Amino acid sequence: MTPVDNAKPSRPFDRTRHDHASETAEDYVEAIAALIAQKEVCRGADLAKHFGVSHVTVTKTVLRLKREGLAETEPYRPIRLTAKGRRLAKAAKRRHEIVFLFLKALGVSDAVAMTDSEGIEHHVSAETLKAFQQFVQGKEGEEGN
Amino acid sequence: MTPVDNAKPSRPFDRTRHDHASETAEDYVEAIAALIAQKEVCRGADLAKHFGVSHVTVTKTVLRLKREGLAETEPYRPIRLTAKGRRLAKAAKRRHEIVFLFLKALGVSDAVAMTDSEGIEHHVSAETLKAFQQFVQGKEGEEGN
DNA sequence: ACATCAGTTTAGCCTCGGCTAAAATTTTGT
DNA sequence: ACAAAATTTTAGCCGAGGCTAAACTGATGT
Repeated sequence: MTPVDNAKPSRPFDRTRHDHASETAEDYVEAIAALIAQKEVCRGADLAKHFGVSHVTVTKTVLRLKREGLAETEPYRPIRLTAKGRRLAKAAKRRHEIVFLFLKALGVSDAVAMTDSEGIEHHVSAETLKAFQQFVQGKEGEEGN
Repeated sequence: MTPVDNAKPSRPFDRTRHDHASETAEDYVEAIAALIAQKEVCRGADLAKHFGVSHVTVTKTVLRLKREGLAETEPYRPIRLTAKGRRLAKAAKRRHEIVFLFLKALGVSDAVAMTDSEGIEHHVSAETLKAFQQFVQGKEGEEGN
C-alpha cells in the first residue's frame, strides 16, 4: 500500500489544509511564552524579529489570537497570554521539544533538527508523537547518555 | 539547547511560512501524476474529489501550476504535467513514501502514518530524509521482514 | 519641557486557498 | 440531431498571512 493511491474523498487533507491557521496560532503563543519567560514582557517588535516578519503582520496576527481568546493586549502595551493561551503554548512547546529531541536521537544535526522540528511539529498526531517519545527514551538507555 | 530560545532573525521561519505555496503545488503534481498513472487522464473533478475541495478551487490552483510551468492545460481538456511537473511529482512521491514507510517502521499505524506523512513530507530536509531512510533500511534487516 | 526616536496602530494593497452561483462547453442518450 | 447531464470556467466573495507607507503614542535625552 503506497500512501498516494486512492481518489476517494481522502480525509487526511481536510486536516492538512485547514489547520494552517492554527499552526500560526501555536507558533505565536509558543514564541510569546518563550519571550515572556526570558525577558519578562513580550512586545510586538520581539515577535517580528523572532519570526522575521514585519511588525504590522505581527499586530494583525496577535489581533487574531485575541479574537480567539489566546492573547490579551491593550494598545501600546506588551502582549500577554490568557490561561488558554498558556495552555496551548505549553502543549506546543512540549510537542516541539519531543520532535526536536527525536530528530537529534535519529542522528540529525542540531541546526537541521531545529529547522525541521519547527515544520514537523504541527503535523504530528498523538500516536506518532508517542512513537517519537518512545524512540527517544529507548535511545537514552543505550550508549552511555 | 531547547528548540525555541533565541529571538534573533531566526531563519527557520522564512522557510516554514513561505513554502506554503509550494506545498500545495507538490501535493497537486503528486496527485495529478498518480491519477494519470491510474486512469490515463486527470480531470479537475478527480482532483476535487481527491482533495475534498471544490472543482473551482482546483481550477484556480491548476492555473497557478500552469503559471509556474508545472502543468499544461487547454480549456475543457484533461490536465497534464510538464517535464518539470513530472520531476517534481516524482521527487514528492519519493519523499512521501519514505516518510510513510519511516512512520510505519517506527510502529505507527497505517491510517495515522498515511495522514501524518502527508503533513510531514513538506517539512523534511534532505538530511532528515536520509536519516529516515537509513532507519527504514535498518529495520528491514531486523525481524524477519 | 519638549523634541526626537522607538514602538504600535491604521490604511490599503497583494497572493494563496477556500467557497457559491452562474455561464459556457463537452459528452451522452435517445 | 438535439436535449439533458456532466464537466469546466468565470465572476465575485472571504479569511489568513504577507507587505509598505503614514499616523499615532510612549519613552528618552538634554
